[in-house]
Formats: sequence, C-alpha cells, structure tokens
Amino acid sequence: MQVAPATPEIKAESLSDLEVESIELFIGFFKLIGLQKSVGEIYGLLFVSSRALAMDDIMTRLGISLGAASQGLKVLRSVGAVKSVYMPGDRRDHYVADLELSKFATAFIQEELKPRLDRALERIGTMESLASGMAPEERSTADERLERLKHWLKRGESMLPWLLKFLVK
Amino acid sequence: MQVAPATPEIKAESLSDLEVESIELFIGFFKLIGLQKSVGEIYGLLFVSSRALAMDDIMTRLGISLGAASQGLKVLRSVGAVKSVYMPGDRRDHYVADLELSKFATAFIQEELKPRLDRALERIGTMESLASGMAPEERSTADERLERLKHWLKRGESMLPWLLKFLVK
DNA sequence: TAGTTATTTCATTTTTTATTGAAGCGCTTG
DNA sequence: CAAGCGCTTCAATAAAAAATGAAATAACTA
Repeated sequence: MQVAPATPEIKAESLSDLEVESIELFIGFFKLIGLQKSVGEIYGLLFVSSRALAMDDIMTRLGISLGAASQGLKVLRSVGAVKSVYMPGDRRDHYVADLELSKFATAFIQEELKPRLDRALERIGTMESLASGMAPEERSTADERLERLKHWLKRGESMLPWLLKFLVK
Repeated sequence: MQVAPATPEIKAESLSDLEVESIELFIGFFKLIGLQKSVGEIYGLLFVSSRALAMDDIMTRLGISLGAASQGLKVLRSVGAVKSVYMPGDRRDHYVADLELSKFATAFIQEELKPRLDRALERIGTMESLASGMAPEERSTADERLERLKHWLKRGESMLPWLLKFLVK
C-alpha cells in the first residue's frame, strides 16, 4: 500500500535574508529595553517592508499566533513605534513602522527609568527615617551609605533631560 | 488523639525594615540592568550591613539556597559590586558591598550596551549588501531606512564615552 | 595526609514570563 | 438586522529563566 507524501504546505511564505537580519536586530534591541521577542519580530518585519502589512500578514509571515500579533501591535502602538495607515477597499488595519527610532529610547527613559529612579529616591527617604532610630555605630554606617546612594541617584536623574535631548535632537 | 503543633522554628532571623527597603530597592535597580532577583537581594543586604557577612549568613538571612548565594556572589564579584575581606580566625570568606555604585552602570554599558550596538552595526553592513541585490523599488526603501538606523546607532554609540565619564566622574 | 569545612557546579525542580487560540465584542455590509 | 469579519481578551499551555540542593571540588587544619 502506498503512502501519500505528507504535504508540508502549511509552511508560511518564508522570510528573506534581509527580513531575518532585521528581525534579529530588533529582537535584540527591544529585549534590552524589556520588550518581548514577538514585539521585536513584528517591528523588525515592518522595518524593512516597503508596504503596509495587515495583522494576518504579520501572523503568517512570522508564524506567530493571533494573540501574539494583536498584543505585539498594541505594545508597538503604545510606544508610537508603528502607525496604521488607511488602505482603500480593505477593512483591515494596515501597519507601517515609525522610523523615528528615538521614540523607543524616549519611551523607555520616561516610562521605565524615570519612575524607577523616583521610586528609589522615595525609598531612601524611608530608609533615612528608619536609620535615625538605630544605635550610633550602625547608624553612621547607614547614614553615610544612604547619602552616597542618594547623591548618585540624583546625579543619574539630573542626566535624563540631557540624555533625552541628545537622543531626540 | 492529640496533634503536636508544627514547629515553625525553621524561620530565619528576620530582616529589619531598613534591610527590606534596601533589598527591594536593589532588586528593582538590578533587574533593570538584567540581573536576577537573588543578586539584588544579596547586594541590598550587604549595602546596609555594617559588618562583613559570610555566605551562610547571607543564605540564612535571605532564606535563599546555597547555590543561589554562591552564584549571586559570583556575579557581584565579577562586576566589582562586592569584595571579600579577611576575617581573622574564620575560614569563611566575608563580603562587603563596594559602594562605588557607578561600577554597575559602567559594567552594564561596557558589557551589554556597547557589544549590542556593535553587533547591530555589523548587521546593518550585512543588510546593506542584501539590499543591494533587490529590485529598485524595494531597494530604495531599504536603503533609506538602513541609513537612518545606522545614523541613529552611531549617534548612540558616540554618546557612550560621554555617559561613562559622567557616571564615573 | 585524613578529615573537615567552605565553596562551586550543575541536573532537576520551581517559578516566572510569553504564547496560544477559542470565546466574544463591535463594526460593517448585504 | 443577521451574518461575516477583524480584532481584542484572557484562561490555559508552553517556553524560558531562576532557584534548589546533592555531589564534586577546593581549601584548610589537626
């Protein structure tokens, strides 16, 4: 009895070398700022695409699920990394990459870095109170270290506006 | 039949409020630069400790395993965040926090950020070659975008030395 | 040098994080 | 206004990352 050859036609239209490079580049880049793989994949694909892509193009080309595509695009929209463009005669949203790369850095600084520094400075206030009730020996150690930490954090914070200006320029 | 009450005496000597604040602060801070929770815990504990702690002090106080303590200290040593001090009459290594906070930022920039930027610039070279073999329509899109990306990455790279100087000052 | 203690390593387990896809919502359109 | 389509949500699942602890190794010491 003859066995029918398995049809591997489920295979998505494969990615070009250029697309693969772009995707890998952005996966790495986005991971650095705490975004997941699928977000990097989507942006990487859009970055080298000369036409706008619909969500199901993205799913098919990357071989990711509906949910991942939807959520990834949501994240990318929220940081302004993609925008949707109108395509006459097509109900679907179509996306293009926003090429203003500095946006990611800006979003990262304002939404991750800044809040964290602020929170840390708050904590130092708390710690200073706690230290003030300690025995002199331990208290002086704590005070000195908290002072150092505070100084350094303030320094970091003071750098952010400059950093933002440099990146956006 | 009477049931003997469970003895919860396994409980480690509990952490002070000050220690808890410090630990939470550094967990958050270290996560940002890609280091795991246990590393932040250890550093946070050492940061407010007025005496050097041995590995088993750390394990006990934090309630973490031998392996986690050993590996966490290894990481902290490797970025220069802790150093061991000699304690007469005790065979164990004792650790204190290095208070030069800028070291972490420096290590992060040099060991994470810089290599990534370099790798990305390499990729762009590859992508430029790949794009040169494309149809004119698509090629011009790709070329323009690669140029933008390259420009931005170089700009980022050029900022690093300045950033390092600022942080270390 | 034999025994003991401190530390590292790493296979296994646990925890955390990311992905999947079915259910359901809201437009659009015939 | 019913049926289809595009999209979002979210509970379940899969994948990745971190923690555990027993075994191996190294370092001391008696």
